[in-house]
Amino acid sequence: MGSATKPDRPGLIRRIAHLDMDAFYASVELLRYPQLKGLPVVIGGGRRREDDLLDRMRLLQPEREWTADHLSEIPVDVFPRLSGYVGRGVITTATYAARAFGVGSAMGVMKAAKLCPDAILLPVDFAQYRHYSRTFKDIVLDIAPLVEDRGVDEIYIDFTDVPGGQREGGRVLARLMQKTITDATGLTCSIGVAPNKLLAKMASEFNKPNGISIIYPDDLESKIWPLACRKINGIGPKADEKLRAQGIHTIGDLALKERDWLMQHFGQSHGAWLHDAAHGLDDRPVVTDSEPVSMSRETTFEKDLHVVHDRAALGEIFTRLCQQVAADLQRKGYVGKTIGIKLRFDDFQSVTRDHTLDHYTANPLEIRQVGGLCLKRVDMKRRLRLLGVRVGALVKVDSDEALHPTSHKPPSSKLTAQEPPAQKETCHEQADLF
DNA sequence: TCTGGGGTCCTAGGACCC
DNA sequence: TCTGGGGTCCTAGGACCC
Repeated sequence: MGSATKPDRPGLIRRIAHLDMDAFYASVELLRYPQLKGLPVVIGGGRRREDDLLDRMRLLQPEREWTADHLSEIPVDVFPRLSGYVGRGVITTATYAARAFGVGSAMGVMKAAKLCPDAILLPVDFAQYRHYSRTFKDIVLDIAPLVEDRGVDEIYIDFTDVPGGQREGGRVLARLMQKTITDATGLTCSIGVAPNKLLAKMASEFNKPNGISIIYPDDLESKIWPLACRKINGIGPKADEKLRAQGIHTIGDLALKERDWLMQHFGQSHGAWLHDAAHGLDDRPVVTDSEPVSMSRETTFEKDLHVVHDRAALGEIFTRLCQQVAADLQRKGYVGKTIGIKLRFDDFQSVTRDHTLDHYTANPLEIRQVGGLCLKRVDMKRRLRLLGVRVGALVKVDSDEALHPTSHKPPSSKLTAQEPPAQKETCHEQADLF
C-alpha cells in the first residue's frame, strides 16, 4: 500500500504532512475568554452548562445585559477555581501556566486541585471544539484533497500530487495552510512533512507552536535517532518499559538491534514493525474515508455502586446507555450484530462480555436485552465504578449485508425464539441482573 | 481524595469446517 | 484405532491513541 501502490512518477517524491493544532482546546477557550490569557487554566472535570458564567454575571451586575457576546468581559475572579471541584473527572488539557504547577492532562481533577487550587477550571465544550475542527479541516480540504482524520485536532495530508506540494520539501504548501487557518480562526498549528506518516507525525512536534519541520531521508540519523522510543506513535508505556529493560532508550538504540533479535523478543509482527519504525520505514497510505467498527457509550458513576443495593439506579443507567448507543447508530445510519458490555470494578479491574447475533440491529430494547444476558455472565464480586455498552461488527443500515446477514453462527434459540422487541415497548419488566 | 470517554488493532484459544 | 493442517469466526483482554 501507500508508496508501494503508487506508481513512481519521475520528479515526484512521496511527501506526507501531519498537521497538529497547537493546544487546541485551550486555544479555542482563549478565543472566547481572552481575559484568561497567561493564567493557569485547566479544562476538564464535570459538565457545567455553558451559560453558568453568564447567569452569575446577571446576578452580580443585573443593570447590564449579559449575552454570549459579552463572554470576554467577564472578570477573571468570577471564573470557578479548581479548589471548588468535587467529583471524579480528569483533566483534558492544562495551559503552560497551569503545567508549571505540575498539573497535566489525564490527571484527576481532585489531585490537580491540591497542586494548584487557584487554577481556573473550564468545562470541556466539545460542540465548540468540533466547530473549529470542521473549520480547519475544510480549509485544508480546499487546498489538498487527500486528508486523513485523526481526531478533533489532527490530520495527515498527502502533499505528493498537490500543486506546490514538492516545493522546498513541502514547506511552501505547509505555510499556506498555516496562514489560511490562522487568518480564518485565530488558531495556530504545527506541520511536519516527511516521506511517510510515521516521520511526519514526529516532525510536527519539532517546532511547536506554529512551526513547520521538513524531514528528508538523510535526516534519520541526526533528527530521529536521538529521540526517545516513546516518540514513535505506537510505542506506549508498556512497550517502552520492555525496551528499557533491554537497555534500549533511544530510537538509535533500537535501530542498532537486529531484526531477528527484535522478532524473538517482541514477537514476529511487533518486532518487525519496531525494526522498520527505527529505520524510518512506513508504507501506510493516507486513508481518506473509513467505516466505523463499533460505537459505544460508557459512564463512570459519581460513587461506586453495588449490584444489589443500587440495582434500580444501575438498571436506569444501563437502559439510558443502550438508548444512547442505539440513537448514535440510528443517527449515523449503522446497525451492528455484536452487542457487548463493559464493567469496571472499584479496584479498577475491567471485564467485557459480548454476544454476536445472527442479524443486525440498532434497536435499544434488543441491545438492552442482549446486553443484560452478557451482564449475567459476569461474577459481580465488587462494587462497580463504570458501566459501558458497545455495539460492534457494524454495517451501513441500507447495505446488502444488513438485509441478508452472512451468519456463521446457528441462530441461538435463547435469543431468537422470540422476535426482537418492538421499539416502542418499555423494558422495565425484564428479569435482568439490574 | 488517584485514574474520563470513545475509539482501533492485535493476540490467543477454542469451535467448527474442509 | 491414528492423525495432518489451514482457514474463519467468536470471545476476552490488553496496548495504544486522541
